[in-house]
Amino acid sequence: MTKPRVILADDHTLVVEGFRKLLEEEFDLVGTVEDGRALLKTAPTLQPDVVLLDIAMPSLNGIEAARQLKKMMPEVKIIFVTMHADPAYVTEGFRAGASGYLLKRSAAAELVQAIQVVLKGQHYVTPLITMDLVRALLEDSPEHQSKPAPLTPRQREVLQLVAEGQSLKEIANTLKISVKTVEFHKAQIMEQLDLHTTAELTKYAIAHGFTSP
Amino acid sequence: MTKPRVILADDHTLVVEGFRKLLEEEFDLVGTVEDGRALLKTAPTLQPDVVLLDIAMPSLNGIEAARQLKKMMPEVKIIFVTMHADPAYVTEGFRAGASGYLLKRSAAAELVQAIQVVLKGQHYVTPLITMDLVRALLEDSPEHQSKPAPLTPRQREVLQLVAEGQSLKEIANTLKISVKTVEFHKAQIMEQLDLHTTAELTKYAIAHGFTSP
DNA sequence: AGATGAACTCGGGGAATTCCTAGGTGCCGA
DNA sequence: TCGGCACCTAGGAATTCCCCGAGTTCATCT
Repeated sequence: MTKPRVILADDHTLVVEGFRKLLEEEFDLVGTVEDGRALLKTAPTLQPDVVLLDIAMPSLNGIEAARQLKKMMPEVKIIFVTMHADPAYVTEGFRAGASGYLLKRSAAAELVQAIQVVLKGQHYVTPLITMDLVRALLEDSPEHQSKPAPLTPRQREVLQLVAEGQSLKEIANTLKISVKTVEFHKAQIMEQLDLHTTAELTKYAIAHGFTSP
Repeated sequence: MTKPRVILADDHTLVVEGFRKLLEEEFDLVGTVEDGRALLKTAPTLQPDVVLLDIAMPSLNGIEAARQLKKMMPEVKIIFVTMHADPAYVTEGFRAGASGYLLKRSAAAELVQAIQVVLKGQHYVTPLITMDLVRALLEDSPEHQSKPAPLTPRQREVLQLVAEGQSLKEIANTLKISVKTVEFHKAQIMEQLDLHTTAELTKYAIAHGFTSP
């Protein structure tokens, strides 16, 4: 039998190197990337079975990356490995299509176990987080789209990049679109959220986890 | 020759397990703890040569733990391994008696290198952080207790108003000065703090209590 | 008194951002 | 299959912001 193919997405190089050691016996670590955007770019080529990713990453955060990756490659299993135990993050993570959720303070053995579980089509959540969450989440009527996030994917991308401190020109370059388009998205976001300055926009982004202070 | 004795203090178990693999060849990892309080409790017994510690830890954070540990065991070398690149953290870290400062996104090789450097009595700071910081810090008079923010009153005023979401024109009106003057103050602040966008400025303001998220 | 430096105050000119407007694309229900 | 709608894309004009420099005040030092 061949080893399952794994991609690791985390911007902490030291952590990645450590994880590599933990994974290499059981799995085939076919790639590591430092942010969500790089993940979306390389995943189709590397054809992973499982993707491990952190939530807090520059350029494109883990939640958003998961959402887009799942759309591109629905068969790929996604496991979040992050420091955020906040229920809101867990919820968003599973809504984004994840199959597993670990914390960085989870035991090392959990990592291997989680990968094996999700490969069987099941879900894995670290015991450090109350199971109630997931149960409520999955049993919940499928149309719990109560709040489908007030922003479109493109808007969320632009929001994160603005809040990370990139200029509109830099963002345009990152997204390969015109500066004018970036301007429009930013303006749309601000109008929809009734914000009027970049400072307010940044605060909103921080408060909603698009970037960290 | 015997291996240097190392203690690792980090509340992320997964990360610790990874680090263990990275360290075990070169060093004698005599203990791992999950928070600063446990570190202070076990260090005297384990007699480490070097302590690696995260800043964000429950019960007793890394900065405070370092300060107290250094008082108890002045000969122990302390290296921070954290995700906070914020100059304020770096500053506090060295004031607390650290000899090294790494980021979790530093290269794995840096970890080994940093330990070896500090054991020789030198300082190590990851290149990811500007060296200016440390130099200024160590050359600076030893008695520079708590710098009251490197900004002038006017600058702090402008910073807060910007971060609260006012436009330069509104600020000018509030302070009864020309827009040009407001622009100048803002530019001064950004230059002094090495910030380049309003978003970064806003984050700084939040991180330093000039406004709330 | 004169020199020095820090802090605050603006102008001009060019770059960046915002405002207003509109074309293009993909999806979905009638 | 054909609108309708949500979303992404972008141009021109107006505004705001950024980067250069420069003048004023005031406390401090020689």
